[in-house]
Amino acid sequence: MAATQQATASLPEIEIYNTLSHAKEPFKTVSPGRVGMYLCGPTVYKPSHIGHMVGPVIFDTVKRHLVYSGWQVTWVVNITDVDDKLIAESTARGISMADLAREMTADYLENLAALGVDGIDEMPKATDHIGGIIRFIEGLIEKGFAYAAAGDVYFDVTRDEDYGKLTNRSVEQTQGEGGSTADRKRSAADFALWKQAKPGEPSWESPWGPGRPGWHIECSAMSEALLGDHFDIHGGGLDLVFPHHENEIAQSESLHGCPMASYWMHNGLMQAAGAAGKVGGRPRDGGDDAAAQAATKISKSTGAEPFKELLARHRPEAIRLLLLSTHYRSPIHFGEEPLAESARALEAFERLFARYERLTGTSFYGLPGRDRQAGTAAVAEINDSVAAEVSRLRDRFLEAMDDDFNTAIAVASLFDFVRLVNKFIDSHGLEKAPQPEAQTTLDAAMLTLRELTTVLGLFLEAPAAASGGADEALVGSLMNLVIELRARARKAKDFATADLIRDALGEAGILLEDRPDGTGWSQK
RNA sequence: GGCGCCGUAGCCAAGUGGCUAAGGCAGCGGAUUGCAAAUCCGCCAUCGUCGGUUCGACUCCGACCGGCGCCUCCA
Repeated sequence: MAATQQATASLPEIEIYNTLSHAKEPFKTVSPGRVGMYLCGPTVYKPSHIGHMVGPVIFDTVKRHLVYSGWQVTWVVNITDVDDKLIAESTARGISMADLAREMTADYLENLAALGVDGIDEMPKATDHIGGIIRFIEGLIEKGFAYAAAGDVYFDVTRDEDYGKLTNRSVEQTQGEGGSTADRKRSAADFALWKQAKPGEPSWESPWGPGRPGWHIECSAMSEALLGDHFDIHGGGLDLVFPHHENEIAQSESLHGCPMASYWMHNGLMQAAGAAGKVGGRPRDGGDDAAAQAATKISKSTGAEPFKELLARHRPEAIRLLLLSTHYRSPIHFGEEPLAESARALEAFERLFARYERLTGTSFYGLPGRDRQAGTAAVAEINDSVAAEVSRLRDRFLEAMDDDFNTAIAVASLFDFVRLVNKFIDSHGLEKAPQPEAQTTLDAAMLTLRELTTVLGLFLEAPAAASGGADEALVGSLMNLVIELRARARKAKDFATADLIRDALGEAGILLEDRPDGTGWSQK
């Protein structure tokens, strides 16, 4: 008891923007010190594209910050592995739906791993929860919120007084045409909880005959199973707010009689500049050329390329940095140019890491992480004039993260941090001669940078070596020879030769840098 | 038509009723360097338009213009 209180008391105060209230709210968990977090995952019928990665990276960062700050977090991301699109795609490819789902789930997981998303605790599959889904639907029917109709089951939107509260719509405003099953629905806005199987489709037995679950019910049933009736954070892309999350709320709160999630967090969508034509949305006035040039959301309909192909051209670190450079609720402008820019920005960090390793022999990537309390204690121990600056930048970072996970400011403070450390190295002349005291401070600063970059999930692993194998050693010794020859030329003031060597290497993609402690080279 | 979001420097992107309007990329000047590269220092925006509220607004309100999302599968 005392221990729990103490643990809770040390938790920082943070604020989270809640789509439900359209405002930032102080973060209060359902149970002290613990967080249950649910993110709507992919429908695994095609390789994932960049749009599928936004939510996972954002919520991975959310989890990292919460865990770092002292909470115990359980993060669930569901896998939709039964659905019209899966049926269609597996039929087209002549494989089973289960095989298709397995293949695409593996693809998804590999992409997440590349981006450093490693905090997911549970990835429930809809097909593993059919029993729970059926019980959930039965409960809704018993309570009068749902009805069976010709082998289907629908949620009766008119029975739910709150319906539309997430998106501020009335039932009338949500009326579509009701789709192909309009004749079975009481209201056009009713949505399917259970769909009767057509001949040849994968199906499960149920009280209403063979069929499969609707899309919305999966998330209600799986979050209930893994996080309980009332959990803390429910996340997803802004495009899921309606109807998906609205319907989840309708289902779960109608059955349980309590809030489903305390905080509804929605991330902005990827935008591709210059994409032609409008994709989503109903056409407004006539067509117009101006709109055709505007940025549009990246989605499957725009033919977004598989994420794997993107990874072949861009480092995952640059992609993650780009995602975190924009506030999570804003749209992210995405494309080759922003990505290239992000990669260039990344290099400032990596040059500092390389510099640090040259000076101390310590790899930044090998530095130990630490939690928030330990970090605060460690920073207080720094005994140098830069201590105040280190502490200030760290505070700025943490305040930003506490304020609705403002990663853009957090990243900005990290760039300031890099400058601070470089300046420290410069002003102490550490590259000219070692200085034990200054080096202790340098270590402390780098440990702090390690602490903070880990919260963002950045620089988790050293970049893979450009070329592997036996060639590497050979190139290394050749480079040593060339650099030695050039050093002799420079000593002899034969700058023409020295520059010839440097220029030629430059054309070969090798960059030379003359530093106080010698010449270094890197591959461009 | 309904619901919601946005419009900040060449580009990307934070943010605040009054204090220097973050940071990145690009650019310019300087220190450093044999020259470069890297690093450091400095410079580079009055916040879509028009009105209103206020002692004071980029920040609140209104109108307008422009863009985006959702209302159909979508992260």
